[in-house]
Amino acid sequence: MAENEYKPQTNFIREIIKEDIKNSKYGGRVHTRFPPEPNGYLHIGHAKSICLNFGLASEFGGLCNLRFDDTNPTKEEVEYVESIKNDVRWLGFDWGDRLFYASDYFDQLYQYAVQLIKFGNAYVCDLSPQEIRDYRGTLTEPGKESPYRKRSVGENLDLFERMRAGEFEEGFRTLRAKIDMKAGNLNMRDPVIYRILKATHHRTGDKWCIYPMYDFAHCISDSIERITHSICTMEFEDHRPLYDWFLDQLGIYHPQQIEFARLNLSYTLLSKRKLIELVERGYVRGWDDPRMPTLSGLRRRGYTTESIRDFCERIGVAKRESLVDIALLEHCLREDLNKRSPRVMAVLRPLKVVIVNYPDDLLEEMEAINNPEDPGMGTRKVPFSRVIYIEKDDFREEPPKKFYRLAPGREIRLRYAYFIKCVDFIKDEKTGEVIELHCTYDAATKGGDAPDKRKVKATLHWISAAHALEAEIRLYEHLFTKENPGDLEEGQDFKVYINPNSLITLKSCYIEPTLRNTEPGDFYQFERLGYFCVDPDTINGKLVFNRTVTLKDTWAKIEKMQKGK
RNA sequence: UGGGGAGUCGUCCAGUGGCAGGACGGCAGACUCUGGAUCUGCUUACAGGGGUUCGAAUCCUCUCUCCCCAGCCA
Repeated sequence: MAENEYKPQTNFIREIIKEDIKNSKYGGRVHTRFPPEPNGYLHIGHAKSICLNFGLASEFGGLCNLRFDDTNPTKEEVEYVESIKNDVRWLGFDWGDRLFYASDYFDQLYQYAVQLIKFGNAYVCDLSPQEIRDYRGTLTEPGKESPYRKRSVGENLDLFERMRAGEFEEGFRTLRAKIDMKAGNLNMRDPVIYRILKATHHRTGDKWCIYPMYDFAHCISDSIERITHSICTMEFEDHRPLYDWFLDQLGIYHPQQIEFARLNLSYTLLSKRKLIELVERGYVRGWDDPRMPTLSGLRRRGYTTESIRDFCERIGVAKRESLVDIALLEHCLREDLNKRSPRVMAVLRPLKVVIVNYPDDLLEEMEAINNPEDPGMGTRKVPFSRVIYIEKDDFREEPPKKFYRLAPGREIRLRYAYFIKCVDFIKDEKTGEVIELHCTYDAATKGGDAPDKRKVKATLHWISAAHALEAEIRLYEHLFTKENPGDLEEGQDFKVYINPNSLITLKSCYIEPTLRNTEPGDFYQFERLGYFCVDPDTINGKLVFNRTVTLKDTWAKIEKMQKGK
């Protein structure tokens, strides 16, 4: 669809892989993996990584595993595992029979730890968390060696076994790699590789009370799975020497790690911690709130997998920190939706219009095109009668410059129907608000064309009052008012930038009767307004729509500029 | 002040010794029964200084700026 004419650009990872294949590194094999921790929902930033890992694998005839890095039972849940699997599938990727968990490797990981101890490369340390911190030194000062660093292999083996057996309390002992307390790279200052956690794991239950740290488990998991290219984000760049160390000490298979910059999106936050906070403190309705940048949120909002994949291709892959304009995501969305969405008419803020010279008892069916971008989608009949609704925004008592729509004395076209001219309007006496229009129609313009070739400047959408379906419509804007809500002043709370207008609910909107049997997941273009989809809250005939994205709106831009003057 | 990484249009990404290019955005116009779509044009960038070279975004060198690292998180 969207990728018809678009030539994907290359990126440095693709070039590395091409080179590796050419040189027969890993025997020309390409095997990647997407390794999420099941402690939250996936967001658009993960989509970038998923598209990269699965995309590269399929491009080069390789494989991509889905592996959960589930080494911290205090934070991980089955709910997250399920949502992640669902989201990856939704994006259109298939891990085949290669669904793995770091917890699958706990026995092996334990054996590797024992091996490290036997080689004299790891020791059981009795320092408290605070002491470990103190001994680590700082960014500019070297650390001090732990007094337990010189324990004998035999003692270490015994202690580690007893850690496993549950003899010690949490925090009282750890297993540490014996590397270099003076290293400039803090990751090499005798990192903890096993800690005591008396927590039930979502997969291994109570089998273990010691759990490997991420750094230890991750690189070995990649090794076990014989991953060729371990693609990860930049912050792991200085963990790479540690991974190299583990793998070299153990003498096991060594994947190649390649780091790239994570995605940042304007007016959006992609920090798991902050997204969790939005959900748990009720700033949004849940992980799938249509304002959330989570894949489940985007899905409910009406984003298509095609548009997200297109976006991930277009943003490219590089190592520098960047802030991608959310307008690009919206562009990809509109481009996809424009080609696929059936057109339909809906009035968000209704203004009653009586066509005074139209027969009281007449009902006509106007033929409307379902999608001008795709004639194959056919036409439909839309009922027309004497009383209709138009959009409040489409009438001005005193039209400003460049306002082409309806105004007293002005003639416009009703889409697929007639030319009408406004001859009178009624105001609410108290508020002064225009509440009803009187118009005349020209019977000769049926269908929307004037035999005398006269032109009108505007075409408006409308709904026949007698046939209108009522619906609730939810309008969304960016969740944050600040372009980069992740960039905060010292001590500032990101929540002060939450957009108070990010959700506006309109309760009495009118839509075409042709949508009577529409169902959650269906999507449409409401002509002149935007793309909308049916929300799962649609039950028992009560229709609820989400505005996925507006159409580009030239008039809104002009009006904003006029007001800005 | 230690270690690691990065600086190219407003934004994102190419270009790796030979005319700085694409996409998004913005602006202007054409067309239009959606102020949509489509089409056309325009706009603007190599962090800075020195050097090598016939020629430097690209190589060397110095400087500046930004990001990451002091979890028994991942």
